[in-house]
Formats: sequence, C-alpha cells, structure tokens
Amino acid sequence: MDRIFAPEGFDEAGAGPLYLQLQRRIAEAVASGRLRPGDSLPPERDMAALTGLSRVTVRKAVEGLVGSGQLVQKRGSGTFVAQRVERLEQALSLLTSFTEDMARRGKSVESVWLSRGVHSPAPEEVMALGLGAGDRVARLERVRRSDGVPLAIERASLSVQVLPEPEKVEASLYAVLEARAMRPVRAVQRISAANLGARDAELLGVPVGAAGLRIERIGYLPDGRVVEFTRSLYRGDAYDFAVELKLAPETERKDP
Amino acid sequence: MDRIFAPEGFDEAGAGPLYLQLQRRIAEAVASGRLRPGDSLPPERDMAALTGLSRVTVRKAVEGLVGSGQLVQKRGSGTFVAQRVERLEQALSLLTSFTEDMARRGKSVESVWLSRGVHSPAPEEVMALGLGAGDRVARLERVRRSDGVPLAIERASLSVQVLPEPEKVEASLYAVLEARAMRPVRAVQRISAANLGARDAELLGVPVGAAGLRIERIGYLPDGRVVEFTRSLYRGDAYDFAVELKLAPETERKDP
DNA sequence: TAGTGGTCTAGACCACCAA
DNA sequence: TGGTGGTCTAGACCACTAC
Repeated sequence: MDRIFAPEGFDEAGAGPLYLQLQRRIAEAVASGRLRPGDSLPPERDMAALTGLSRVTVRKAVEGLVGSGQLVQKRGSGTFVAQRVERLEQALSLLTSFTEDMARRGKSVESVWLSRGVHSPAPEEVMALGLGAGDRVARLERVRRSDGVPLAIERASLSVQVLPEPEKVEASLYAVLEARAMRPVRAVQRISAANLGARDAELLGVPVGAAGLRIERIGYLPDGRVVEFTRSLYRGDAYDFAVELKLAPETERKDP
Repeated sequence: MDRIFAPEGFDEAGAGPLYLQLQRRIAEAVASGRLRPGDSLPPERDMAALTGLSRVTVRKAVEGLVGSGQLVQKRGSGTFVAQRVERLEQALSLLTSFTEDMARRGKSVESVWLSRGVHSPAPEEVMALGLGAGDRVARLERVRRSDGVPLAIERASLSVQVLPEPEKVEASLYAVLEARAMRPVRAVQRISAANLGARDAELLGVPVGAAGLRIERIGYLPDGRVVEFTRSLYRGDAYDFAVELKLAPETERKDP
C-alpha cells in the first residue's frame, strides 16, 4: 500500500501529468491484485500527504478511476475498490423474456418495481403502439437484478387493451401476456450505446457517464399487431448480446 | 450570450452546486438553439469573470458537457458547441460489409488505414481463428468514415492462408475475400457497450469515456472454417443496430 | 463528534495554436 | 507572440456517515 503512494518516482522524465501518473499506479495495483475488490483506499487528504500532491490532484486521479468503474466513492465513508461484475451473454436471435433468459442459465431474478400503472400516452408511445385518440397505455418500469446485482432498467409500454391491469404483473410480463394469448412472436430491436445519465446510473449502481446498451424493442403478434414497446438500458459492463448473422440474399447484396 | 453568463440568478435557494447550475444554463442554451453547433464559447477566464465564479468551477461545468459530447475543447483554440451527428441504422440480421452497407444508403465511405501487415498472433487470435503453432495472422486496422465523419474503428484478424497479402486490401475486405472464394456466409457477433479509452476516443473524434458499441465478430465459411475475427468499436452516438427476433422454438423456450 | 468526500476560490505556470 | 485550454497548488467550508 505504501509503495503505491510513495512520493518517489513522480514526475520522472516526461511521464505525463501527475494525476495520470497516480491514476496509473492505482489502476496497476487494482489490476495486479495488490488492491482487491472491497478494499478501501486511504482518505484523499492522506493520499495527498503521502504522495506529496495536492488534494485536488489526487481527486482528479481518483475521478477517472471512478468514471471507469474501478473505484467507488461514498461520501462520509471512503473510497473503495469496486466489486467485479460477471459478464453475461444473451443470444439475441431468440425472442425471450429476461426472466426466462436468466432462469435458463440458473440465475435468480429480482424485479424492483419503479412504477406500474395506466397513463396517458406520450407521442412516441402513440407512434410505436399505433394507438388511437383517447387510448391509454399501461406502463411498467422496473430495475432487473440477478443475484442482487442490478443489470438493466426496463420501461415497457403496452396498450391497455393488451394489459388492462399492469399492477398484476409480477415476475414475468411475457408470462402474463402468454396467459392472455398476447405473447409476441416477433420483435424488432434497435441497439445503440449511450452514456448513462444521473438517474439511470444510480439505478444501475454505476458511475454517471458509464456506457450502457440502449435497446428499443417493438413486439408483434402473429397477425402483425403491435403488443409491446419496451425501452431498456443494460449495464455495458455486465452484458453481452450475441447475434448470429447469415449471408444476405443475392438480390439484397448486389443492390448498389 | 450575455444572459447565459450573467452573474444574477446563481445560488438561489438550493439550486445545487454552482458548477451544475452553470452547466444547466449552457446545456439549455444549446438545446434551445441560442448556441448553435460550431459556435464558440467565451474563453474560460472570461466565463469565470462574467459569472463571478472561479475558473476551476467553470472548467468543471464545461467538463461535464464535453463528456456528454455537447461541447468540444481545443487546446490553444477555444471551446465550441459540438456538431450534431446523424444516427445511422444497420440491419443486424444480414451479414454485410461496412462498405456495402454504406453504399446501400448512398453514403460515401472512406477508410483511414492505421496498419496492414502480417504479425505473430496474439493468444485470442489463436483461439478465435483456430491457428496452429507457427501460423501467422494478417491484421487490418482502420478507421471507417462516412461523409468525413469517423464512425467506427475496425480491427480484423485473418489467417495468412486466407489473406496472404493484407497490404493489397483497399476499400472492402469482403470484396477481396469474395474474389478468393473466402467470403464468410455466417457469422456470430457479440455486442456490448464500453466507455472509450483515450486512443479510441481520439480516433473517433469523441471525448474520452464516451459510450461506444463494441462488436466482436467471427465469420465462417460454408464448411465451418473460421475466416475472420474482427473487433470493432462504433460510436454510440452515431450508430443504431436493428435486429429482428423470432420466437424461440418450444423446446428451447420451455427448457428451465 | 470526528472523519469522509463534495464544492469552491485565487493565483500560478505550462503546452499548444493561430496570426 | 498573445491567447487558449491543461495542470497544479494551498486552503477553506459544507454535507454526509459512522460511531
């Protein structure tokens, strides 16, 4: 521990800014296991005294490591090495629900409901769900956890005709839809990446600005009607989506 | 402009930290169009003087907006409102090359080569490509641009038996492979999100820590042999991947 | 209550860019 | 060369947490 914060070796021959040098030292200590998940770092004022740097500079070094998820800071408490998160993989070619997906790999699933209710639709919901004037939407908003670790935020919108009583959804939305013969058989997803905002980052237990996978899904019934419009945010550090691709048909491919 | 940086109105009744208040003012000015893409902000020292805040506080406000891609800072030059980037969409179910994909939507494509050559394989390349002892790999590393905007970094690895002369690849790798009857017909991709590091962020022209889509692709020949192992990083703010999902077969779905 | 991280200041020097 | 952002300092007060 003392070696990490020793004043010797700083600013030798163009090693870059001091805060980056300190950042590198801490990152290496975490990578090499000298600092382990859950370990606490010395208070900022102590790190400053030990290294001979100012507290502002120490904070700037720590800031970067918090941003990349390697450290966690708790006001009034201290600075700690972050717990590691196991990376999960999901086959993206199959239309499955989160609950089923996790069950298949033997993970527990918990939903923390943020809200369940009937509302007036937002313009994008009217568009996506093809609602008529006066139609209302059921909204389900929850944080998905597995083994206690938050993995995703899910915001689902359905016409009230599909789901009149959203309060009655417990673990799996798709199970409820299946019982009503309203389970989608086809869906179109759009995937992109985004830096998480303050609220979403807090819900997922990651620093503000961390990378998240944003997935928008529109699910269809066999007759082509839209059932669900779901916007999800997955933790970038905890989730992999796997896709299998096939060669495009000749007609498509040769198309200039 | 003056209104944005007027000293009045700061710190009224629990509006939060000063740097966030200033950040909000600037973000609102950008959102409302009072500050337009390309516009320059006053120098940090001037903003500090105008608002009555310290330069450190002004910098902290600007820092957040640079991180979220709304502002761009150029050392020795100034601080500017970022250009907006049009979001593209790619159908993920078809195996197409970047070149073909862009041509289909009428976009120009430029490749900036970072390196092309034959190397000793890294362990992950040996794994992914199924190389034998002594086999060497062709590596292609380039930045993909469309209409002058960098969209992705692509790092492709292929066995030298598949691509003996990587220097000869110009616009499209798949076109070269097709000529050699080595074009993949199937591929498996893994998609995740990650915050971009310094080097990758610079190559894509986004701030360090911006969200990127990381895509790892392994491409197969009809006989099952692996052709390519490609790792790409797409700008999160410029790319959407679209996927169509189908209902999983009963046997799969019922599997606990 | 003592200690922690969060915010803020005034002032300084450096590295880079454009004229 | 003058102006810009980038780094760094010493010192201060606040808000929260744990005891």
